[in-house]
Amino acid sequence: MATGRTHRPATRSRGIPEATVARLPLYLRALTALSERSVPTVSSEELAAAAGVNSAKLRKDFSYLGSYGTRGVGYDVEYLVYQISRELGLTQDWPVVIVGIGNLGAALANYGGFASRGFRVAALIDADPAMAGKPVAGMAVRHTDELEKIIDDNGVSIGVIATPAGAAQQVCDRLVAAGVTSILNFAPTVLSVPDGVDVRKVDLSIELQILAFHEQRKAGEGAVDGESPAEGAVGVEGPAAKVTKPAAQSAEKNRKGPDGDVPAVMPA
Amino acid sequence: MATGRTHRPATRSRGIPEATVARLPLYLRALTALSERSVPTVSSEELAAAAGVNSAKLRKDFSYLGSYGTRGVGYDVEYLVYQISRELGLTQDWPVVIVGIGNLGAALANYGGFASRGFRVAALIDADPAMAGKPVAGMAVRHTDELEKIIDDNGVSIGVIATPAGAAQQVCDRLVAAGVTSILNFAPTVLSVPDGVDVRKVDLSIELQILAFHEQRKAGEGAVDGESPAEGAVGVEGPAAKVTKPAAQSAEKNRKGPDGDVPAVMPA
DNA sequence: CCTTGTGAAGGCGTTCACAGCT
DNA sequence: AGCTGTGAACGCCTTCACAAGG
Repeated sequence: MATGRTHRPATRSRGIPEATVARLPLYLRALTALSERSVPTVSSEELAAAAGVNSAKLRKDFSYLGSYGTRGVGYDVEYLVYQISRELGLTQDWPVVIVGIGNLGAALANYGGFASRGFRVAALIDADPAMAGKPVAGMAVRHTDELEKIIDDNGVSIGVIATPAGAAQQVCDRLVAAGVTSILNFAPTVLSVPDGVDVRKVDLSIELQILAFHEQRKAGEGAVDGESPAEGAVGVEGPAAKVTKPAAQSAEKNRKGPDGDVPAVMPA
Repeated sequence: MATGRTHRPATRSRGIPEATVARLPLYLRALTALSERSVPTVSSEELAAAAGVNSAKLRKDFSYLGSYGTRGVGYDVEYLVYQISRELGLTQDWPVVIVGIGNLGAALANYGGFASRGFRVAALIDADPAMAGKPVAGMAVRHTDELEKIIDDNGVSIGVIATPAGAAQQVCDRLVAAGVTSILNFAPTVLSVPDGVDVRKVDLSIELQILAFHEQRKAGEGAVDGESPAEGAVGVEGPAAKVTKPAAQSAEKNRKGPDGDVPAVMPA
């Protein structure tokens, strides 16, 4: 339909699993910290603890990259830093543009973590003429009119969208038309892009909502009505964990609206 | 060990799968948009398109919540908005504190998506005495010394950490000690927390690194050496897709460092 | 007809546990 | 003896495809 969603049926690629790719930056960060402390080698156990994953997973992840460890010893920190950097494509320089220089865009522009890892902010772009020329993070903001030229001149292939939701799709289209093939989207919108363009989304309020879900469960602890007094503890990093807690409506699973209207008050 | 990681062996909870919980906010947003346009009902197909997922997944997700649709018709928008809101715990008010009012913290404080969904920013907290009292997002910044009191007075159970990496664990410990049980962490650090505390992480630079990985693959298109000319296109939303592209070192999988040293230059 | 709700199948990712090197 | 690398088992999530119900 309207959206340009793809599907790519797995492609059996001789490649690295997506879940592994998503963890490589984590390992890299932990390794960089070790490197700065001049630690020469680490075991999978130590590195896993530093990265916040379990060691079996880490070893499996590394096994997709090749055999970079030494049995009985561990991994050479510097060597691994390089291998992971190379795998992620961080040994080359990636010019990026940030579009939408509001609070968030400015925060991103100032964020050290970008520049430190092969990413170079080629330009800050905003639609507000009043912003044009103003310095943000030591850089003059450029106007949206120049977007295509900036991308072309700098060979930008990665764009960051930090505009309001309403402008995001339009900006996205222009970025794509100008040659950008990877987009990091901070606007709360579903972007549609043609095949070949990669979109990742960071949504601040979604994360909070997920927390609220779990928080809600913690609150109703053994209150509602018994099932088992069991657990109720969480304690996780990434995808967060499950919680016990009988859902207030679990006993009778199926039931349409008790009265069909749209409630206006909170549940007791 | 040092870290407070847990494991919770699945708990067979009569609950909603984590993957589903993570998508509920997406559905909610799409539904809210429909609601504002006074659309009375949607089919799973339409709603799925608006949320950027496929319809089978959406129906399966909703089936965990109960039978809220009407066969042959679809879902009642208003009713579904309420049900999902309730499930996520958004029908109640969640006071949150934001700690670390730098660029990012200020951006978060100004972010409309928070306030609009049951989240209320109870306080902005910063360690810099010079910041104390300064207005950000129409609110006077409070000093870290007051952290415990603020949390206690407002019954805050959700905290947002937007401090530099070095301060994050310390802030986290204080938040937890003061009674916070859910933390959204923007600092690039692995936080360790006791059981029962939920941590979610948002890492700006990790997302970019994942994009760079895929971007790198696109660049080396059919260059290296043939396998199948096949695809090479991506085009995804969340977890990003796979790409074909024969890895430059795939033929001979295992091989230690070609010469053992730590390379200082980029690969040709 | 229509669209939901859901068993069943399949795929992916994680974890286990041990074989294989150093 | 120690730690990596990995086949195999397991569990979660997604997808399919159709029965159930409007």
